[in-house]
Amino acid sequence: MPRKPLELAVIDLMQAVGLLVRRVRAAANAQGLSMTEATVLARLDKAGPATTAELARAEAMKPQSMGATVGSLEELGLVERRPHATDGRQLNIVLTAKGAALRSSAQLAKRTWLAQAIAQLDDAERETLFEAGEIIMRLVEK
Amino acid sequence: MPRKPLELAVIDLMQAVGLLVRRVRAAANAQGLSMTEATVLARLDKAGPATTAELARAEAMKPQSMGATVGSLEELGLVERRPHATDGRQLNIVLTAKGAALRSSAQLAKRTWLAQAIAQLDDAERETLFEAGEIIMRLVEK
DNA sequence: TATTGTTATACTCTATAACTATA
DNA sequence: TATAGTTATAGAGTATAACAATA
Repeated sequence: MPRKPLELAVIDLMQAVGLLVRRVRAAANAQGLSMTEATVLARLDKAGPATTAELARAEAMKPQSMGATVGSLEELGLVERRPHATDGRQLNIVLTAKGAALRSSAQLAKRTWLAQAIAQLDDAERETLFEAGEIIMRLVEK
Repeated sequence: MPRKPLELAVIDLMQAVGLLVRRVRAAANAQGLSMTEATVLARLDKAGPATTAELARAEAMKPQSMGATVGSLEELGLVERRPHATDGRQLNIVLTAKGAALRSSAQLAKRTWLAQAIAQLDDAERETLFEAGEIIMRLVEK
């Protein structure tokens, strides 16, 4: 049972998400990685090389937009493009040694404000956030 | 106790937030209000007229940026600028009749994808999302 | 001098459209 | 013809800088 009317709670959540995104973006401009950049980097580490098109599908973005993200990761020296073994159209995006070095949470935390902030929460708060993330994942698929 | 390593859970949350924001933005471009627009509108309804500077402080944005948001709400006919009674520098942003008509959750839900989506969740899921929103609010204040 | 607001400019993120190369 | 990728252009959202008016 919500503590306040539904519409007000929804607005508060929107405000929180807006503040969060602006905060992460400000931190990324100053020193680190944007949310999309961090997500793509972690995905490459977890699941191995992928094409721009595959990454775009995973993030529900257009391939052209993902191309820009991959381009900025490439400028940072974190990924590189490699020709596909058999399909001449494809370019595999792979982590460089520098990109792979960011795989540990300690390294990633330095690079993203959100990871840093979440590390300071207690277990129950973290768990609530992660559950919310799972709910959002189901929500956006509809 | 998290079900997966902390760094992976953080990345999953980042991905969820990214997908959510892109989804809300796409829906807003097609028909409705952006997250910031909806938040500002609700705030004006809840707390009454405010200046651009006050709204900017509440959303942790620059006054110039909030000016753009207010401008688009004005173009939609949802708010208007009124001279302040005593301070000639200030312009109060007030809801128009059309803007005030959006105050009910039913009206707002039609205007924002997120409100519409959340209305379809069960109570426990909604509560988790709203708790996560409160945690995020505390997080961004640090 | 500080505050409110505006205008001009630019950057990030993402989209649409048009194109080339390969399958 | 379908798919992978690139380039060009545009839009939303936000920032910085410079300015005008008022306090």
